[in-house]
Amino acid sequence: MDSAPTDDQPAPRTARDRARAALMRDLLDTARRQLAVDGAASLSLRAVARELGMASSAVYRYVASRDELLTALIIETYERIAEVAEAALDEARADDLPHGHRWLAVGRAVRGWAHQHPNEWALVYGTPVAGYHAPADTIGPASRVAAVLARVAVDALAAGAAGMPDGATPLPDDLVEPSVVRLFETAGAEPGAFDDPLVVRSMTMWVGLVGLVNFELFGHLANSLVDDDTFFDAALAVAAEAIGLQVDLDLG
Amino acid sequence: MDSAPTDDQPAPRTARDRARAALMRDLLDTARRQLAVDGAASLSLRAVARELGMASSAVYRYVASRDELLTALIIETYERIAEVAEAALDEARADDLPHGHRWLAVGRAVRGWAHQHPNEWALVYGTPVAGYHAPADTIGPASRVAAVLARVAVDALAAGAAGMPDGATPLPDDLVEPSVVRLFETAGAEPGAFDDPLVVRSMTMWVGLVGLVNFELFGHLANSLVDDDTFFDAALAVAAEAIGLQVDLDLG
DNA sequence: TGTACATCAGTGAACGCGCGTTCACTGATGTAC
DNA sequence: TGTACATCAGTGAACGCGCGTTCACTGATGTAC
Repeated sequence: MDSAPTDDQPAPRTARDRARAALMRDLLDTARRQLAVDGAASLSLRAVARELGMASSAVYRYVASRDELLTALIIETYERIAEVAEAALDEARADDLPHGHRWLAVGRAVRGWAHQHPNEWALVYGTPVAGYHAPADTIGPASRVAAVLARVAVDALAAGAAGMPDGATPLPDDLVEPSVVRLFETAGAEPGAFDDPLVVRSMTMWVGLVGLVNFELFGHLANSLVDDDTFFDAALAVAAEAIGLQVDLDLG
Repeated sequence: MDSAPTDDQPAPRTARDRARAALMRDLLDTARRQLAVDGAASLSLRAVARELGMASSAVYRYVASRDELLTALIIETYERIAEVAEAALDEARADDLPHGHRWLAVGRAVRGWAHQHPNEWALVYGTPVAGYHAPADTIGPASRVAAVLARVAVDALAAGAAGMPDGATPLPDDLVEPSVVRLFETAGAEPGAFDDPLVVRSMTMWVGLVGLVNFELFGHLANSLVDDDTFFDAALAVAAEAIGLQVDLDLG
């Protein structure tokens, strides 16, 4: 929780180490604050250094390049979103909400975070920053978010609240990589419980959620809706039908 | 087709007018080419001027600011996507394809264009350019694209190929603005045929399509899929179930 | 048809700005004996 | 515990770059008589 963000550093022994770790945190926090205000495209090392009151060259003691800073921010952002989603699911489970409402709770939490942090959301789920190419380190944190949705689907299926919907369009087999099926098994699925069609259906829920949040955030629903919040819930309910999961919107 | 892009100019009378119109086209084409290569964030008036072989100040005879150039490009881009979608629908109708396949055809056409022009796609459906705020002129062209999807839904409903699916989650009324319902009526719907729940369901198809294309384009499906094209079709088929529209994927 | 004037496309220099990154350096902190 | 040396955080100047926008100007094109 309060350890190094990008990778595990040796535990701080000396005063120097502690100062370094503290400044690294400051640096990331400052960068994130600027990102939140101006967006990823205009995030600049010089501006961060300025706000920290240090020479622009000094940040290079902490970060090898602007790209590396972006990577660190991206990883942290995935982790924050994952935490929000996990917390929502944990609470929904603790309250023993119906499975449809667990999905709704996770979706709302993710959306809420996105609305509070639009530029940080866009950093990970919007247009990639020009010239930046994500290293492999971002894959893990990214799939941690997706794993929450997998857990919702797995739970619902196990409880009999979800499954192939009646009259479901037959979908091909051999569509997704084994790693994705494994994600569902890690989330608690019985081996064999999720075949490709069901995985694809679950994925459409996740893709739909992200797409919907982007659609809202990027302004494509402006002037179309009487009530954005209710529309969001309704759209989530429709998305959930992909795996036959019913959302009772009257529960609020 | 070869008229002015932003608004209707008086027909070119003099040589000067013709030269002006031609250079305006060159300017937009050049800007678009640079946009296609570098992305919207790094589109610069100076670079465009350079490629056109003119002084950077000269472009201000054609465009009042960088923002105005972006607006012109955005409008044109919506229109190109709309043309592609309309052409796909027209062809599908001419071939008398089943309604599920018309949806698939439109979706594939839109996706194909997006993959060929990722930066142009991102200009309109990705993260908005920092500091840019879209004027009202972009609303019309944007809804021209959405109108194609409305037409698909309207046709399918009229033909009895779509409607409220069995066991559909009840959705609230009074969710969408009258202008949206009117969009469906303009697309040929009988008055009253589309109530709010059905409109919302149709909208999720459109939002899902855009979201799915973004998800792919922004790299979030990397290493998850054995076959991106087939997954895309499958996801479209799932989206279509929102209005009970069946897509037979075996038809290819 | 020819002339006087108005329009306007395009120039080139300038303003003022910000950026990422490198490099030789100083001075404080840490380590080994 | 004290000293000699190594490590490393932070400095400040510099390199080389690109950007949007303004402004006074020249010279070609168009218009009215």
